[in-house]
Amino acid sequence: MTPAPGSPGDVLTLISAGSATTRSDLARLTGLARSTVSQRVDALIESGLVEETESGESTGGRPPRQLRLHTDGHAFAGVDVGATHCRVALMDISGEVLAECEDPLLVTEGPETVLAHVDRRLDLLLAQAGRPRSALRALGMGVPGPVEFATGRPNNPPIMPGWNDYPIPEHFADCVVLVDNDVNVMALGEHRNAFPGTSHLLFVKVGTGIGCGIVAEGRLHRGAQGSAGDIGHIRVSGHDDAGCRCGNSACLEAVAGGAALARRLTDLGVPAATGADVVALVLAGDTLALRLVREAGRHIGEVLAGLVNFFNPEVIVIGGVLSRVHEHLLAGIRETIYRRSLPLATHHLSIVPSRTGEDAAALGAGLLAIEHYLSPDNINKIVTP
Amino acid sequence: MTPAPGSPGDVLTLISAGSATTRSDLARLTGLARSTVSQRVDALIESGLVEETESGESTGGRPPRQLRLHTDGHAFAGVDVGATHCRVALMDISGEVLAECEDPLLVTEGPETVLAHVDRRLDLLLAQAGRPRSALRALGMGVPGPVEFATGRPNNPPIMPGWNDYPIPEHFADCVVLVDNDVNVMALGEHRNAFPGTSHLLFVKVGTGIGCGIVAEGRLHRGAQGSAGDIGHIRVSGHDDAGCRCGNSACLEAVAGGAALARRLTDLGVPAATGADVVALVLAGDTLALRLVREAGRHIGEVLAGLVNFFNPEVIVIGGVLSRVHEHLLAGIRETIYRRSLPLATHHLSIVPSRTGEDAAALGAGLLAIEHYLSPDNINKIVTP
DNA sequence: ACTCTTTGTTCGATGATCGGCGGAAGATAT
DNA sequence: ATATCTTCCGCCGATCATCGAACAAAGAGT
Repeated sequence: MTPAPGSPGDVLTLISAGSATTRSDLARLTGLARSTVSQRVDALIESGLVEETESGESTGGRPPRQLRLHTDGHAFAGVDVGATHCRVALMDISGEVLAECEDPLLVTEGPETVLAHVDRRLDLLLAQAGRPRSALRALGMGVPGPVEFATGRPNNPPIMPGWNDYPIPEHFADCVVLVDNDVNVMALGEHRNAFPGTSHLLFVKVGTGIGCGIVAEGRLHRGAQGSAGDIGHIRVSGHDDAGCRCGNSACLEAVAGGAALARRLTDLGVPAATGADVVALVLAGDTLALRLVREAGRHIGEVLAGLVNFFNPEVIVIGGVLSRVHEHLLAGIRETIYRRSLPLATHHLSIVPSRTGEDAAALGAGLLAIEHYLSPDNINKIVTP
Repeated sequence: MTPAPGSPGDVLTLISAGSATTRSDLARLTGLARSTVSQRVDALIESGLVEETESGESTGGRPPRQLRLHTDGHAFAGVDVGATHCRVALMDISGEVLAECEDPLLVTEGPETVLAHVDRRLDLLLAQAGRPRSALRALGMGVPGPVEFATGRPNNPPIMPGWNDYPIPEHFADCVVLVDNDVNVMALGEHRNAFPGTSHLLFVKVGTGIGCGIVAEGRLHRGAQGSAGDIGHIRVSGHDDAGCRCGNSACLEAVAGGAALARRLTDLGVPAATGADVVALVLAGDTLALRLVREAGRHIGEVLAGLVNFFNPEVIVIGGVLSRVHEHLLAGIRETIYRRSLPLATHHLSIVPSRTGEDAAALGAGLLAIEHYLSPDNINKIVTP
């Protein structure tokens, strides 16, 4: 009936996405003959990528044998290198987290120090999960700055001294390494974890600075130089006095970033050094801090309103430290977006706080690695070697 | 050597893109055996999609037989429905224009009138080109408002009374019809005609209003509701007094659109009704009009600077009526973008006037139709029926 | 215990693809 | 002019993936 699509590797994609859990599902979805499906599934089981579990529910006939990704024998790592912390997650091929850790660590220590730390943590986590180092198939990493994705080299990152053009992948010898901007991997983690099915999503990180990860057609949009999503230096109106570290004035980050809010609070007599301090003040009931956060929301909303018109996403997710007080931040953001964006674009738009939280970056980095490993190209190399 | 990609229909894609002009090219590019390539090419010739031309240059051995799309027997139409004009282009399958016409026509006349006009012009052009109506394979159309692309129905278009939700494709019985926003098809036309090879491109139309077509990964980005690229109502700073027809104030369109410029010129004692009048004044050497255009460029640049940070395109193309005085418009745009965007994003960014001109919309609409017809899915249906 | 339904496997048939061989057609050397 | 080399292209038997029918397995319903 169907004109038989079903490219090789397609079968695995359907299993890993959870769209198909039995052989007959696969036959129906791919249009391939049942015998062909069985043969391919056998090859996948043979190569250790898929396993059979106990039989499922019968629907009146012989109960189907359930299929799922074989989660033993492989391991994948997601690394979240932040400005002041480093989180490493060990995941199995289905995306489940096997073990995880977080340590304070300054990215300014430089690549050798940081990557050596990652390496030690990897060994630790692998030991915890009871898997040998050789099980590690791929590693994804998010770093706080722009990256040339194809080569895994940071591209003039402002807050990562010593990392410029450093070939991060070479540090991990027998393992595929994918490096991306931290906001991108957060967007990926949030999308895959909380909003699969959504085609166009924006993830906005409101921390010390402000950045944005873009998911278009379900895939990350990185732009021509890999610098897409850098919305922290978009101009907001009415704040020409706010100077920014980039040399311009009225940048969103200089008006509504965590660092800017802390500075303004300090100026107004309420001492605060970081975005986290601002959050703490809000949670403690400080009305001045609360007002500033809500106002920051309006400024972020002003920029996002423009991007909603331009990009027309289905979902905007707000993450980062400031999202811990998301009720107040979101109020300002929503208010402005619904006022300044076109009705057609906002009609089905959801604006929500992060559902994945602290884990989004490490998770997303791991998923970057897993999805690369499971990509049709790569699978064709692995199965029947 | 290569792991043999080469899906069916891939061969035709390579020929139509001009990437391969001989059988050996195809063998090399697809990784298929020479004999297989020959067999597939034969099938394509059989079905009338490809033809052989005279032998090409020898490189020391037997000269290869050239292959190209067979341009007889098929026809495709690109229709550009503007606010006050209607242009129809008849193209062959290679994208070459066979015949073309433009007439003044008000879109406010409503769908029946406009589409009947299109129908008459199609017959005329087909006669000019000496092809029967049955040769028409697909038709693309750009209209001045938002469209639900999947169904070809305008979606609450502000300047197209009577068109809302009208099922345009049903008007053309035996022919695939694709309808999209006019700025989108202009972006497509400009990209395919002048900037193939570019992955990420923005096409900005500066006319009565201001809109933007987005090409990402070489394909049109339409967004969740098909309203992506509507940048005319993004806020610009310092113009809270400029009211916009959308109900808000300080919209880009209300500050820098052709209609707004004409109104301001009139207010300042220089009568002008439309963007075209403003252009005429500039060309006549009116310094006030010139200053306004340059200032409009700065405002457009302010918005584009934000979008450059967000989207990180390789090329920005400026089109629309106002681009006829692009030296002045571009000066303001470039000035602001290079001042307000991040160096990483602007380093390899080109900002150029439209190279395709008046024809971009009809051309892009036709290409939309042709590319749909040549898509692998569709080809598999056509060849060996 | 019997039949029905659904699932999964086995196996011969089919068709696409491969790769080698040889002929075609021109360039280059003799 | 003749011979040789290179490249291109069609032919043909071998190979491999896929298909579909038949059969076996496993449970539900009667």
